[in-house]
Amino acid sequence: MNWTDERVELLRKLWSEGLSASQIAAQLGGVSRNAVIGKVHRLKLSGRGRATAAPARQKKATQGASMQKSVTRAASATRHVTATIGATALQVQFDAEPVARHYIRPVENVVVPISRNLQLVELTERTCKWPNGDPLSEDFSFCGNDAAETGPYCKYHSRVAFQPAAERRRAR
DNA sequence: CCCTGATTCGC
DNA sequence: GCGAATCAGG
Repeated sequence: MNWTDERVELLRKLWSEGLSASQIAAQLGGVSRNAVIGKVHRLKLSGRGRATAAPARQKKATQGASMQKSVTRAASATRHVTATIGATALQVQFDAEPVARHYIRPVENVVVPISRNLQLVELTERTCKWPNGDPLSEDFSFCGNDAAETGPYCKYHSRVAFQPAAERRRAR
């Protein structure tokens, strides 16, 4: 994949909107998040809001010696509107019911965990693929909570999708 | 372990 | 210029 004008333009747009490099890579397609980050730097449009501080690292290269770059990132944040959009920040924790002793309540009465409402391109092998809303609607999304490696859904949606026969009978 | 961005350097 | 490898941090 080469960086056409359109692709660069889209990159600029998405980056300015605060999407993460991996999300942008997913939408562009054909490139890794590293490629996106590399391009962002070459375009000199890094540092937006303040996702991760730049501690100016120096580890590799034992030779070289004359590595200048003493420029301090003088960009004093006039404002940091960026609210971390990363998956980590939005992740929701919820515990499975401690094995109900009496009878399992009907699914309709179970508290539904907050979904991350991810778009199709944002799903990974570990995100819950339970659909939310109308697939034909603009705001259609997927649950997106952690789905472990045991299945396509998070704990909650797994219980909804794979109810034991006995449980379904009771809820009926 | 999942993720984030930053940097280096061989190509 | 490009981006994998690597680093640093959450």
